[in-house]
Amino acid sequence: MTFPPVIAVTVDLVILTVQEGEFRVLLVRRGAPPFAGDWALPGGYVLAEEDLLDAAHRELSEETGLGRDEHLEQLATYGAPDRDPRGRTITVAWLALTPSAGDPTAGTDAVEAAWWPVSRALATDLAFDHDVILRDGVERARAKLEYSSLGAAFCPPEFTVSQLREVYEAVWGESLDPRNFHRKVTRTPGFLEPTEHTASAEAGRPARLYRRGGVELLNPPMTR
Amino acid sequence: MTFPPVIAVTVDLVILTVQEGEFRVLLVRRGAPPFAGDWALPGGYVLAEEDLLDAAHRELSEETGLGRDEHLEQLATYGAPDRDPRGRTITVAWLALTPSAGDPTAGTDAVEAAWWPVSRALATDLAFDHDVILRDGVERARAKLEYSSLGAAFCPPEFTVSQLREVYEAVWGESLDPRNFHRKVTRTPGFLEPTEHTASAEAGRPARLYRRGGVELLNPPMTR
DNA sequence: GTAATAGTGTCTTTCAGACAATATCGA
DNA sequence: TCGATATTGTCTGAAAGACACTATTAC
Repeated sequence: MTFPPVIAVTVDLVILTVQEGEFRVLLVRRGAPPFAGDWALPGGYVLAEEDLLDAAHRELSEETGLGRDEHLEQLATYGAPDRDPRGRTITVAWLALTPSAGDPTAGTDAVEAAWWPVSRALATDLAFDHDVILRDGVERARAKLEYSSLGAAFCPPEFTVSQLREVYEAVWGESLDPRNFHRKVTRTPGFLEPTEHTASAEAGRPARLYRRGGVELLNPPMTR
Repeated sequence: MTFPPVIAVTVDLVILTVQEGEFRVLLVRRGAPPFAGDWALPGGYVLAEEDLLDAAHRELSEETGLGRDEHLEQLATYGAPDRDPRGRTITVAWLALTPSAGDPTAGTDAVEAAWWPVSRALATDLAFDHDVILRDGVERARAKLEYSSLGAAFCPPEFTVSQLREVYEAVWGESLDPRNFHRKVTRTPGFLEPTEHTASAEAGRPARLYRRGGVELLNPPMTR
């Protein structure tokens, strides 16, 4: 018996997006045991000399081809002794918020990767303890929209107030008053930065385009 | 070279309290290398079959003799490849909030343990990356007082509104209006539960004693 | 009585919720 | 013109900041 005990370390990612007005999460179908054939969060082992954040970024780009400009924050670490049948393994889970992206690419151990509606993923048995990790990640994302300006992380670089509102509605699963929402986000200093451009109107008056402002914390917060 | 890489896992604790109107953190002086003689956060290796939360509870009771009723929550995990000169080690940091307690007991690897004023600890070079962990823990605690009822975790089972206010003032480092504070905490449903008792007056009118109410999240939050 | 702390009430400002009204586009 | 969406404005109620005032104790 060695001391300190030998423990393997992985990173797992809760990658969230809003596509077509729907709140979605990236899942991969496992190609190898354990849990072969089951859906899981993308992730993998941390390398010997690799920082945890670097490992998370590496997995993120392997699974989605996304760069380093997505929002990525540590979620929590999960380490029940029996959570991986291969042996003692703890996983550092990360939360990534990305604008609507294209099709995901299945990574090394995965046979398939797909965007799932969050509500359906939450109701599905995932591999390992990924149900719990997903639930915590979704909860964190919903809470963060309230007291930070992170809703814009789901939007492209330039976006309209309506697009941003649709993000909030998709993540929270409730509809918001367009007028009060508009007032809140445009009159909170530093939340949005107006551009010179306007969106081409599909119908009705064209909307002004905005960029993310510099403010991180909202005070007072948004209200669901 | 093995795969997955062999990584040691520790838990480290940011144990915060308020004593004599001062915001304090528990530090231990290391007795053995690395960083022998330096002050550090209490912590130690996770055992082979031990859950992370159990490891945190074990270290908490080893260092303070405190039971399982203290508030304990996961803070974050730190894993820079070179953070421990003994070899690759990641640490899962935890945040504990406790009512004013007696003298700490030095654990296994420590020669000394003491409550430090947080401001002084933040200005001191600690072992490993414990400066960063402490900063993050203090920041989390300060933020949590705003949108949760956790200030009461620093108080004994029964306490007065003034005691609670002194906790907020010590943690935030600002003075609060006693009358507005009283209104806020007593009129927020579920924050405080009145008891039949009153505190014996040191001077002036005796204050009613309260217990923690059931509410976790404050909405609207406290404001600094 | 006075000093000290506990607790209540009042006025003002800020801001969310509800929703009327106006602006600007395509067809 | 109309239909649709964007944007501004208005009224109301909740709650924070400032602070006068009352309550209850020890001395």
